[in-house]
Amino acid sequence: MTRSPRLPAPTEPAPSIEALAKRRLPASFFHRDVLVVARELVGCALVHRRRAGMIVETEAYHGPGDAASHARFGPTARTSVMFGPGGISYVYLCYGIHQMFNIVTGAEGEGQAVLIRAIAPLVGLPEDPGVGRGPGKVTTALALDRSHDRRDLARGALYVAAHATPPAIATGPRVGVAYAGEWASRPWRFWWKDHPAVSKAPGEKRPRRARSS
DNA sequence: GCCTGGATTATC
DNA sequence: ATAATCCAGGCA
Repeated sequence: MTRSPRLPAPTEPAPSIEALAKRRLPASFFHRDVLVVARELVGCALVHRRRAGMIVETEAYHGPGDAASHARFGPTARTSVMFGPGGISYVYLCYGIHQMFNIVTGAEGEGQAVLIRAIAPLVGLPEDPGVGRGPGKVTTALALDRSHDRRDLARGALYVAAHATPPAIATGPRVGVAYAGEWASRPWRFWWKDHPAVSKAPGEKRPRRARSS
């Protein structure tokens, strides 16, 4: 018999914070190439204290050679954390307004990080699928800011937990990095296909009904 | 030191 | 389409 199409998070039972804590990912999860980690993070839970969201969209930023990455200038006061070992948070202020949450990946010295671009509400958040749609909204929803920079995700109240496996993952170019030349076109953005909490890239057309002629 | 421009979002 | 808002990083 036909199984009804699998729907994303809202139909799955919301886990408790206690259940998520038992599924915390170890540092070794992040000690791999950023493209692997960025893809596998989709479906995982991002947990901060008593709040959690399911990661539905990520972007991979490679080392110093990636013209779109903050690592492109080498280690600086702000970005030196990117050149440490994976599994540490990197939070920075963008446009003077928005806090962006990233996770360093790879081995020490590589300069890689994954930007968390969208989460769907799991625990302690409004049911509104738009609450974590967009990187600035992710930090607002989870009450994260620059004070959470350089945290070890293997310990403490901020961490990633295994949660769901997406039925399909879509990929495409990263958002907002047009200045990076050909690096901008690399398909290093990963998202849970058709999930309502995924952000809309600028220029991406919203679904539109046929216009009457 | 000064100047430029963002890994964005809300609103006009 | 464009303002909001601040600071990192380049260059003098």
